[in-house]
Amino acid sequence: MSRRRKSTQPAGSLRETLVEAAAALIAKKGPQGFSLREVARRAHVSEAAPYWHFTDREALLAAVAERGFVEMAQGMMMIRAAVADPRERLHALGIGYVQFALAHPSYLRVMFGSEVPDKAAHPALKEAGARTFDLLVQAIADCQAAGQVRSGDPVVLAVAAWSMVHGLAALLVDGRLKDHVRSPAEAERLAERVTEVLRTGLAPR
Amino acid sequence: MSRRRKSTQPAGSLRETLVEAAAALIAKKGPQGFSLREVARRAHVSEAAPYWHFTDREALLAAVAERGFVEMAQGMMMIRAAVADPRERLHALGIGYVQFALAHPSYLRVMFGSEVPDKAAHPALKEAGARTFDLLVQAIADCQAAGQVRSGDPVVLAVAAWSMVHGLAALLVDGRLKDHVRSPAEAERLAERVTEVLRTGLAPR
DNA sequence: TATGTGACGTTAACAGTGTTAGCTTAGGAG
DNA sequence: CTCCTAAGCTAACACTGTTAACGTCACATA
Repeated sequence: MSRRRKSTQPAGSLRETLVEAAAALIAKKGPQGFSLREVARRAHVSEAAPYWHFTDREALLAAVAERGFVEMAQGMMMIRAAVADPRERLHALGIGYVQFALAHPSYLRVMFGSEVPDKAAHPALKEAGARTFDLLVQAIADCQAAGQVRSGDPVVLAVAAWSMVHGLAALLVDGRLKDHVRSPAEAERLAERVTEVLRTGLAPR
Repeated sequence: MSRRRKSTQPAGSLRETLVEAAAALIAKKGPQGFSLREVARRAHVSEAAPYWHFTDREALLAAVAERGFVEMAQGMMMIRAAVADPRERLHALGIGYVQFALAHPSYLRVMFGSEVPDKAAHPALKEAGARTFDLLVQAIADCQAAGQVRSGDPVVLAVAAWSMVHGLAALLVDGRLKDHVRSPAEAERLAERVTEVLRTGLAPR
C-alpha cells in the first residue's frame, strides 16, 4: 500500500486544491452559492473527481471549516507571542477573534453554521476546534496565575469569554447590528466596549 | 381590487400553512433537509403553489425566521411580566434566551444562519428582530434606572448582553461544547455561570 | 523486464431541486 | 350573464449531489 503521484501534480495536491477552491468560492458567493460541481470545475477536474478525496459535499465543507480553525489558531498564536501581559493578551485575543470574523465572514459561517450539521462526524474538524479553544483556556489560566482574573474553573470562564466574542462576531457577520454599526472602525470600537464588559466580569473580586 | 377566498380554505391560509409546514420540516430534518417541494407536498399542494405566496425559497425561510423571532419575543414578554426586579428580570431573560435556543435549535439556525444571507432584504424579518432586541435594550435601561447596572449607552450594554447569551446559545446549538456539556441540566448550570460573569461585568462600579 | 493491481481519474446516468411558462378554474365585479 | 383575476395546476428547464462503470498509469513484485 503506497501513495502514487499523478504525472502533472504532486501527491495529495488535488485535495488541497479542492479545499482552496471551495474556500474561495464560499468567500465569493457565500455558503449558499457553494456547489461541489462548481468547485470541481474551478479545479479543472471532472465533476465526480472530488468524491475520491471527500465522501460527501459535507466532508469538503468540513475540511474548509477545519482550515478556518487552523488559520484562526495561527492568528491567536501570533497574538500570544506578541503580547506579554496576560490580561492584555486575553484582550487582544478577543479583539482578534472579532477581526478574524469580519475579515473572513464566510469562514465563520462554515465553521459554525449548519452547513456541517454534525460536527462530531468529522474528527479533524472537531480537533481543530478543540485546539483553538484550548488556546483560550490557556490564556485564561495565565491570567489567573497572574492574579488578573478571578479564580474558578478556567474552562467555564473560557466558555464565557468565548461566548461573548463569538456572539458579537456572529451578530456582526449576520448583519444583525447593521443599524448600530456602519463602518468596520465602529465595529472595532464596539468590540472594545463589549470586551471591556467581559474584562470587568472576569476581574478578581 | 379585493381578496378572494378559495372554496376550501379561508383567506391567506395556504401561506400560514406553508410557514408552519416549513418550520416543522426544518425542526425535524434541519435546515439542510429543507426543500420547497417537500414543504409543498406536506401542505398537499402542487410544487409550484408556494411561488404564489413567496417569491423565493429564501423568502419562505425568512418567514420561518420571522416566526422564530415572534415566538422568542412572546417568551421574553412573558418573562418581563413575571419578574418584577429589573436585575432578576434581565437575568431571567438571558437564561430564557439560552433555553429557547436549546428548545428550538432549528429556529435559531434559520434566524441567524446563512440560510437567509441578506436579512435586510426581508423587512418583516428585520423588524421582528429589531423588536426583540428593543425588549433587551429596555430591560437594560430599567436596570440602569434602578441603579443595578452601570451607566452608559444602553444599546452598547445590550449588545454586550446579547452577544454573551447569543454566543453561548450558538455554541451550544452547534454542539461545540459537547465535550463539556452532556445534559440539558448541565447546559443550564453553565448558562447560570456564564450570565453571572455578565452580571458582574454590567454591575455599577 | 514484464505484469497486474489499485489509486485516481473520467464519462454517463439517476433522482431530486429551484424556478418559470402557460394552462385551468372559481367566484366576485360590472 | 359575462368577464377578469387571484390562486392554483402541469410540464419543462437547468442545475445539483451521488453512484456505477469504465480507463489509465505509476509502481511493487515475479
